Amino acid sequence: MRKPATPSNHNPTALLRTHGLRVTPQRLAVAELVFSKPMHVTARIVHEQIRQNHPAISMNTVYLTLGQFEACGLLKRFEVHGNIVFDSNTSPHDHACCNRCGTIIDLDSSPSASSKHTVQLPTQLKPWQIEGERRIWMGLCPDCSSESVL
Amino acid sequence: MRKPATPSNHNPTALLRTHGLRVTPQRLAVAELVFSKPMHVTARIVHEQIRQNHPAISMNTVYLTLGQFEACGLLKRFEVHGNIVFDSNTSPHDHACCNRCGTIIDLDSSPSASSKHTVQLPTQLKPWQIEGERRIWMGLCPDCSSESVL
DNA sequence: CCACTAGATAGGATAAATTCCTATAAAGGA
DNA sequence: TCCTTTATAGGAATTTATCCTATCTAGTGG
Repeated sequence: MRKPATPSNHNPTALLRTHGLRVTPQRLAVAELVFSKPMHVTARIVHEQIRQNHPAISMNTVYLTLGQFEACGLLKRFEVHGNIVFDSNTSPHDHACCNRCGTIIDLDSSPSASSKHTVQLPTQLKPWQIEGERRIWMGLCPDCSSESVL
Repeated sequence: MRKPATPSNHNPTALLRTHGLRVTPQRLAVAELVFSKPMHVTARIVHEQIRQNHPAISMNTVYLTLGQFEACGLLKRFEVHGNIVFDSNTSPHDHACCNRCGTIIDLDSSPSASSKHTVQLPTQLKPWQIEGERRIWMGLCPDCSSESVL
């Protein structure tokens, strides 16, 4: 059992190099955080987390780094409740967000992701040059839903 | 041919009264603007428009008014490119937004709005209390698409 | 192993959007 | 017309994100 030669998400250094990004301590820290598992983070959350080990890291660096990861296709950006959220799951999928606690979950078997990931383009958009599509469900998660009954 | 007795969008005063809102010049002006036809507006756009006839109207009033209209179900809110957009078409439909010029169009015959407006709820969301769903397509509109080729 | 250069970082300034606060003004009912 | 409740304007405060710039450093070539 050897490690595969292809760079994987488990090797942040290789991941950065593969995408032509210089390997800096700050970028490594962000990469280790966001690529450790599928997650949804805002710039603020990343900053708070990274600061525990890199007290001097600036919000500017966090914004730039997340933006670069997005440009490389390593992250996808969407908006919910006025916040920009970065998703380390870059495969096509929809989201649901709890209006009360803010929890965001991935919808893996969403209708729009079914049929071999081929989302049908609405007729009206034929003359458009579509780059992407975002769908988000909003409401109360099971926990908050039961609490609101009490 | 008499006017129907039911309050309609063509009678802003009645519309406000029906929804328990006091009729003020500011609210009337906003209502006349946003309910004159289906449109997508931000608070800033509404403020700029209304100020032509109500030079003293404040952003605060615009935000409050739009928020109240939304709470009454007269407007629907969604987000695109970091902006909050209010839509006077409150029936279920998707949107497309041009990444270059910012144009937003309604998708009337979208897949998610088809089949009698009954959008299929993903299995994962059965234990949720879903209040709504938003879908937006992003890319270049026909005009900007052709310009980018030149 | 060192020096050089393009690119990265920190920190502050700036900008834009939204909410909060409060005194004043006005709508609508008595 | 008076009175109570609610709306409004204006400014302060907050939040989020971008811009700017001097300093620093990763990676490269010597």
